[in-house]
Amino acid sequence: MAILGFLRDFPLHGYDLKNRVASLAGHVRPIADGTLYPTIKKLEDAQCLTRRTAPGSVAAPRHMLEITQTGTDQLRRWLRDPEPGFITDDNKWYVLLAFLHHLENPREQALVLSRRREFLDQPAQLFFDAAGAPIPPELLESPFRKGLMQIHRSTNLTEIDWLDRQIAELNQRAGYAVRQRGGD
Amino acid sequence: MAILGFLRDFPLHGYDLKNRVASLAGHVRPIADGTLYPTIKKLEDAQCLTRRTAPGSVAAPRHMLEITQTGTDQLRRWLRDPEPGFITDDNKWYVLLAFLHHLENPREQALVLSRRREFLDQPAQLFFDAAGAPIPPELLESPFRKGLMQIHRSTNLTEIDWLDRQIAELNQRAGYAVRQRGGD
DNA sequence: TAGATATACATCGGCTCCGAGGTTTAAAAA
DNA sequence: TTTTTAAACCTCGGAGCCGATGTATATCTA
Repeated sequence: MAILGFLRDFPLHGYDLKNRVASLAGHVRPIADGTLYPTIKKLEDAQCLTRRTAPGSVAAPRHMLEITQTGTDQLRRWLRDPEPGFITDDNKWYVLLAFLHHLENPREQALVLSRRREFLDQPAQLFFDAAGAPIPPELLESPFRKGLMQIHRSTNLTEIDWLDRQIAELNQRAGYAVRQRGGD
Repeated sequence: MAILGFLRDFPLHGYDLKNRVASLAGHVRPIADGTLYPTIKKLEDAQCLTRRTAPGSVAAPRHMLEITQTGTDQLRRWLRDPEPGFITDDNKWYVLLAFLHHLENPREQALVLSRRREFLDQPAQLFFDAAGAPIPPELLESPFRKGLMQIHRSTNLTEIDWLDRQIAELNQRAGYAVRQRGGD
């Protein structure tokens, strides 16, 4: 998804892609050569991208990669209907968010944000005692577990706040677009 | 790490472990049977845990798992000197945090927190233009990328704040312990 | 009493990804 | 001039994990 997402902005060669994916770091660990190049080949075989050999600006020749219509469609499908992990796994979610603007319909964008919003709404019960009963944060002995839950709650609230504002804005824009087209 | 970490609190059987790991969800995706049971066997072969067959409380007999001294040592090594991914990958970091109390020395605990603190200090440069120059958040066209960076900064500050307070407290406690032993 | 459900454990094929190694090309350093 | 460094690409073996599938047992439901 990150490969096609970056290529959707402008053509890039593999080495450049690698650095861009790596610098989403903190969210995504740097991608290894052994992952990147086979994946590029796979996307090429699936006609999601084309490559043109160009002279390297500094050294060895580059393979400039360009996304195709098929690739754009694939990217949009991934964004529109993301696998569960892309909603529940923070790392994956942030990747999705980084490219969600490529899904041009605001209503569809809002729908994806809503899925995340719904996920964040679930109360986090992280720790249980020997009998299986949940332990409330204030009864946790470990200050690290206490901090973990504090941070979790706080960051969740931050994101929920942003999500709600964003969803409202997107829906408003979608509604406005509908009214402009003269009807529902 | 999660398996040994949970077992360090009290003995558990595989099925129970599975649920406990799964309910760290949001941070960790539920662990699959095909992952859990081979891992348990691996830990048993490495003498990190022992199993006793006990009658199941509801149905089939259980294998009650108990951590050994070897297992405790292994867990402490993992916690004391975590692989880079456990510092930089949020999911893994939260797992580590959930069991850091098993590393009993406050100075060692503070050291681990400091590694995370140092990582969070790095300024996040997530997006670059076609020429390779970093794009400042306010110039990003995508509201999602803007939100991504906002959330990232905000949650980082929250965690940094907690880390600083926690590190200070741990170092104070370590210093107090040293003074009590009558030394340096 | 038959089937469905939940507990509890286990295996196996397949997929993804990584890390180590290797190649080519140009520029910089020795 | 030779070596080193950095850019740029590629491959292969192995590790880790998942999903499907299967087994046994006790309880709940039809």
